[in-house]
Amino acid sequence: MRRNSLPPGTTLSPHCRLKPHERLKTPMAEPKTNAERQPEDASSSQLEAVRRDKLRRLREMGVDPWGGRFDDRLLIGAITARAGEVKFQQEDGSQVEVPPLVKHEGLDPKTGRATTQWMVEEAAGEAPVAFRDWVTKLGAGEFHGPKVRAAGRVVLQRDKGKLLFLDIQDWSGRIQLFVGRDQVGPENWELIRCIDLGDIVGVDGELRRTRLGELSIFADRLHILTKSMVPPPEKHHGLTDPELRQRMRYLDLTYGEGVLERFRNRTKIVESIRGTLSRAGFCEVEGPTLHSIAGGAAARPFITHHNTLDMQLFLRIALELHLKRLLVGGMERVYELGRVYRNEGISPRHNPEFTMLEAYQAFGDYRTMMDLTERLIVEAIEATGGKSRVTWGDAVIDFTPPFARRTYDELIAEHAGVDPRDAVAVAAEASRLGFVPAGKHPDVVKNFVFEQRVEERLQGPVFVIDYPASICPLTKRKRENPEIAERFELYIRGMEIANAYTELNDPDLQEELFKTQLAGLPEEDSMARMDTDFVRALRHGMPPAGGLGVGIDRLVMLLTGAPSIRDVILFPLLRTEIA
RNA sequence: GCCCCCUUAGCUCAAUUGGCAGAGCAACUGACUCUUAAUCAGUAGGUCGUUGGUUCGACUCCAACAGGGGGCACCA
Repeated sequence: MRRNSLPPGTTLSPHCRLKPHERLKTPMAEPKTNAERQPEDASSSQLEAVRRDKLRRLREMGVDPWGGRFDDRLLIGAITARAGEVKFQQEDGSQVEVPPLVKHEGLDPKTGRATTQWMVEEAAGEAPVAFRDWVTKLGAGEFHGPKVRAAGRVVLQRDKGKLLFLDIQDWSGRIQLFVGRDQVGPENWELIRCIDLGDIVGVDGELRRTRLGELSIFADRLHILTKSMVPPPEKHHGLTDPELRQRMRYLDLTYGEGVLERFRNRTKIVESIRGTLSRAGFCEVEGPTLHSIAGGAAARPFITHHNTLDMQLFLRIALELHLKRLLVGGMERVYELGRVYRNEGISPRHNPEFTMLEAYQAFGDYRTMMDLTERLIVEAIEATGGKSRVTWGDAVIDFTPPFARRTYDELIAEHAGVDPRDAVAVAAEASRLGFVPAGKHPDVVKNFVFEQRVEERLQGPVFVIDYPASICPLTKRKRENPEIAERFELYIRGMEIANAYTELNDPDLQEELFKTQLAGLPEEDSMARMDTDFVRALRHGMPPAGGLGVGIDRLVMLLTGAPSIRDVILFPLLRTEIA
């Protein structure tokens, strides 16, 4: 930090972060219109002033409101797991175990708010008893349990005067703190009076139950570890505005129900994929993200520039061509899991940057990759603790392997009601759907029909196999039928999740296909831009191989029940916020 | 790029036909040592996204702009 680089004895006021000449460059303009005025309205500055006042009081007490290292705390999840150690100690010294408790949740008919009550099930078949009544029957005594230390953010607070209940939350769970004025002592109580919702606190205390049964840390001492200067969102609803949820993801993670869990599941899925590939003998690499030719997919790239080389560059749209160069180089099983960038539309299924897995296996083919795909998905589901039947929206997706395998033509016949071998009938159907088939390759026309009529009906998971060769320029053809490419796409809920080929390794054919693509289509629509360096690599001999691409974000959507890709990307692209 | 919808207190949401801008949570003051979406009494908090227009009068009607959401197109 900058503070550490200052000479001893020098202090840096937070109001003087800019050097003097920088401050002169940005004189404060007098606000003229509402648009220019800072939206520091009375209400929010008033709320912050209250917290700044508490900050000042803490400093006057000699307490650092920004805390520091806090060793030896237990995760709250680990603490709640020790609930069984909490016992009721009667006056004669005998200990009573706490029987199994059941949480009764209801709605207050007056306020419509949730109510909770802990009930004791003493014996099977008998009506449960309120915990409070169960305790009363035990007579005089107290609960006792282990001494624990925890830390977390204050998410709920109930002030009873000389008694304060705080719910604190860390990333493993939530627990109630019981804080009594007489129990913590007057000095600590003064400090506790400066705690607000949203602050991060540490606690030392004893794990016990309250008379209503709630497992709680009975605080001996509270520590302020970080003061929060801004009030948190509404305690029950959290943030609902999708814009705020994305711009202030930290609040969404803290207060949004299931949000943190969803992103941790994303991490687990990615870890699982790496594990599956590693166990299958794959080697992870990092290819370049700055490409001089944006190849490997049909997409418009982001354009950038390198100053010293004075060179136009593109952010990569795919991982493919460099991974294949590595196949040539002898990396027999190789993969990359990383970001690609496509300068295209934004939708609930599209973000301009997204995470892609591409894996290549020498001496395999597209069927090899089909098996691998199934394993990747099944193991990812296991990693998140899920079952093979996953709920997504109002539907259930059954991931029990093997996934269905259907040919492209079969599906066209089934869903579009057209004979896929009859080019005239296919063209007629395409016209009916608003496509002008004239001058287009018959397979392009057929693919339009597929996209319009078939894709959205593929609830899946289903492997669509055997695509028309002419729409797959990087794919090897079937030996017995050169019209068909050895390719599959995995569809789930109408979304393309994975795409795999038996990779084309004939350099002459590859070069020819690059040229035909370039001749027939505008540059930005071209599947493959001529990449002579890649063709040169192929000339040295790329082993026959299977290649697989998986859209990780979409897979995570399906496995975590997210309706939008922006729910599984921590910081999706947004327009810059106006000041 | 095109079409539709949304934007009201820090947060979540109301506001009748164009006629004084409302509630809950959060905050503040007070009461309460076993509460749990605590409760009770009181207080404060608003340029109704922005800029124009229509009107005696606009949160409300119209236009433009900004941000967001959905759909189409593009794509995965």
